[in-house]
Amino acid sequence: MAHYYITTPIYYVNDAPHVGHAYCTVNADALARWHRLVGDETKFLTGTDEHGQKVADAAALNGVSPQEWTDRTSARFREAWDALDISYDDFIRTTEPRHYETVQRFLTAVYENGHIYKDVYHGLYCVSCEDYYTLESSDEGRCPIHGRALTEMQEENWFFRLSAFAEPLLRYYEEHPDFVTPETKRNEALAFIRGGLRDISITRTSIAWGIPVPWDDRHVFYVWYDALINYLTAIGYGREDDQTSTWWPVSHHLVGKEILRFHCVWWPAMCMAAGLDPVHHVQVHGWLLVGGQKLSKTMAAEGGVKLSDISPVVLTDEFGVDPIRYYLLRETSLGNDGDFSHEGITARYNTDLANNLGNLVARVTTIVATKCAGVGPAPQPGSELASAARQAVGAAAAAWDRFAPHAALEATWGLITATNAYLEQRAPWKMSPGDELDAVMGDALEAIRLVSVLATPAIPHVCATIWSRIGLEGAPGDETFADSAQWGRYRGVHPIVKGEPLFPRITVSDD
RNA sequence: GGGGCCGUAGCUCAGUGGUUAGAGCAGGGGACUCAUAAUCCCUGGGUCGUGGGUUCGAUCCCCACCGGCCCUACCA
Repeated sequence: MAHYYITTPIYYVNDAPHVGHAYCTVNADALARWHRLVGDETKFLTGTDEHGQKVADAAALNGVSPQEWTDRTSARFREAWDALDISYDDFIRTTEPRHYETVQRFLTAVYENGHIYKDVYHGLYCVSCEDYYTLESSDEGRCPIHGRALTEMQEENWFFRLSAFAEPLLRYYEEHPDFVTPETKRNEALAFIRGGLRDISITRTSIAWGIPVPWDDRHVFYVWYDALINYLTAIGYGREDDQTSTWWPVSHHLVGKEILRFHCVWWPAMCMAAGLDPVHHVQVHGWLLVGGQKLSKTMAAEGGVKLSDISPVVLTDEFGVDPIRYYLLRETSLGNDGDFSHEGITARYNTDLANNLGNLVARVTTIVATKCAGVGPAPQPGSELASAARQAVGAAAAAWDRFAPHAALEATWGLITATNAYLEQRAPWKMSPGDELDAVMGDALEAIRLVSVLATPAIPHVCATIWSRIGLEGAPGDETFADSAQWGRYRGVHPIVKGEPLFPRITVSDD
């Protein structure tokens, strides 16, 4: 049996969950659901990143311990994911004991392999940011954010010898052409590596809220170095090694483009340094832009959309879980930036969900309920719809496999369109009850069944509802895809239920 | 300063190894009435950002420029 391990980044607890987080998480969820559907043993990991000075500061500001603070803020992400029906198998928090253990094991291995050394970090420090800048990233020696002069500081740190891994990384990229997708992002990573790699400081003495360095307890690891390792924590690295070898390295990380460096350069180098194969695939996605702008606190401060207005919970309350999932998956191709807007959601909702899918189910169930004695008839083996169905099934499956949910849904909707056209052409509403009518309606029901199967990774609730409305037992994912995707499997067992509209149209008032 | 991405029909975006550039939505016309004023059919000459270059020929290759954006070492 194939194993499929997919991860999202772990989200920084100081951020409030917003559509950007939801975008990544919903995509990972749909992909995980797809792989469960085809019968892969699947593990889907998400979680929260909880260390660092900013978290400690926020906790202090709120008068609680860092642990209490992260307990609270981490929970907001779980609530958001519950609202979006995210089927994660594991939710990792970097403050968990298992993570401390794996991080210490992993970095001890890197240390013992001679890739970590002690040096003095010289840097330009901004007191307001409490952070270092390089001369290049500064604004002529001034903080790019605060504009105040940076002060020369130095701190004794442990360094990771990233510079030693440029060649191995280039070789790895060469030998694994699909390591990073899409290709433009792969090129970016390669350009960065070719531009030369500097060693990176991976510990701090000035911060307490972090994972202690096992061989030097005055230091804690800097957040990013412990954060990346979460992917291994969840599969038992250093604790249950048989689990690790089951899920690694044939794994997939889904990450936003802004953290490409960490995942496509540092992380594979860190794995190599620990004597571990790097992950096999990093899928980079773009951003959802609102009014052409990145989602950020600054955007909110500038009077645009409030982040709280586009929190996952607010959106699912307004539009429903499946419509939001559908929109996030369908509107943008993974890898490119996309637009996010209420108008966009409404348009997708009304056209794709209400007019095409919802209306198809409504017209078919009505006819079957009134003219076919209530129970759905069987499809015809040689139906002309069967070829459209086979095409949709093939295209959708291929798209899901290549991390293209938008294309998978596009292909699926092709079958919906073909079915609507088929009904127009046959006009079953003009037919008297009998074999001819039954044949047409059986075909339409079969197409709807297939659509339910193909779309279930994206919109599981609605697909299950449709499944029962067309008189089937169980749910679309009960059978393995290889069987359920075959034309001709529909057999009505229960009477067809007309039911309320699946997606009542949204009317927009223009005020 | 350095590195990179993007700029294709009103809108959102595909696309190619260089020859006749596509889809959805919106718009226009028609058909139908089972259905959620839904559906189906027909309808797309847009300098493929600008200016050069390479070439028999470039939207796709090279250079420059303009515009939008990202990274530059803790924002999906």
